[in-house]
Amino acid sequence: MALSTLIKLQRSVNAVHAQTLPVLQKEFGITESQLGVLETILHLGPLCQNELGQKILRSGSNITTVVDNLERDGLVKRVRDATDRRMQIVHLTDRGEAHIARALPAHVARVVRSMSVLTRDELLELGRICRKLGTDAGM
Amino acid sequence: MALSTLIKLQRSVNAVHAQTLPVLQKEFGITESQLGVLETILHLGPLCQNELGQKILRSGSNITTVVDNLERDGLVKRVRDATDRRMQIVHLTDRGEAHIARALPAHVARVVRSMSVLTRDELLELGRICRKLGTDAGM
DNA sequence: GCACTATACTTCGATGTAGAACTATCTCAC
DNA sequence: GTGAGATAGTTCTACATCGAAGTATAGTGC
Repeated sequence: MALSTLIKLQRSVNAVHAQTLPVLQKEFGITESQLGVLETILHLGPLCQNELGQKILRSGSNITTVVDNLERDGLVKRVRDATDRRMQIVHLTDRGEAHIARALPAHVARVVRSMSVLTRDELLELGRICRKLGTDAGM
Repeated sequence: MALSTLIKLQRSVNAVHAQTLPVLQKEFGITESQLGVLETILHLGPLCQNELGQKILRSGSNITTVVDNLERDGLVKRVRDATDRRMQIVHLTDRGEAHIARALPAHVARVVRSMSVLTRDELLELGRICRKLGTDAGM
């Protein structure tokens, strides 16, 4: 039964993604990971890549790739930290900040709409169970 | 609130995957998608790639890639359908069948263990809500 | 039978993703 | 200060993933 529940879990995430990510790509030209990076910097300020990886739960090499693409598109800028020269601090450019400020509300609205098939109680219960599973998942 | 619930949903799936997929890769040398293909054929018999894509919810081009890798590793075999020569019927090889027959129970056991932090009632409720979301997700 | 359309698959280009090996830098113990 | 070990990032290789464009085959209407 655990297995079929996991499959339902995956399909529900896929279903919401299918309703939200293609639009994000088409209207704003950014992927889910890029959104994660931009959003994190918007809310927390410039961060080094290592911290970004911890926030959005991705490997270091992946952050390098995603930031490469964002930098190429002129949405972020790497700045070598003066006091610890190992670190690359990732800043939003003006264009990046304007872009995420427009994309984020539209994206959130789509997520909310997509999940509006659930009642408020179901949302709360779903969040509670998933938090438990996400925190403690086996062993 | 929908957004934070979605994040918890994603993190819970990630947590279970982190407990199960690296082991699948290390012990049996197969990825999640490869498992999906092998398992589907094991249970339903040989299928064409189009049907496989519908079963595991992947694009046609992705199925081509995954089956390419499985064929290279000698776990499946493509057979051109005699009556409709557009189709490639994907069969398990003897080695592929033996491999999935060993890998699957080990994987399922890990999923069950990983999700055992939830009670039976929580599993049922999680499955119910996710099914609703996965079926009806927005618009 | 032929053109048109639909379907199955492959190819191509782009992105995400991870782990391993590597480089550069920092820190700590001495 | 110097050397050992830790840490941040990049590079490399491999796989997953999609959409768009292209090829081959099938089916349909006339």
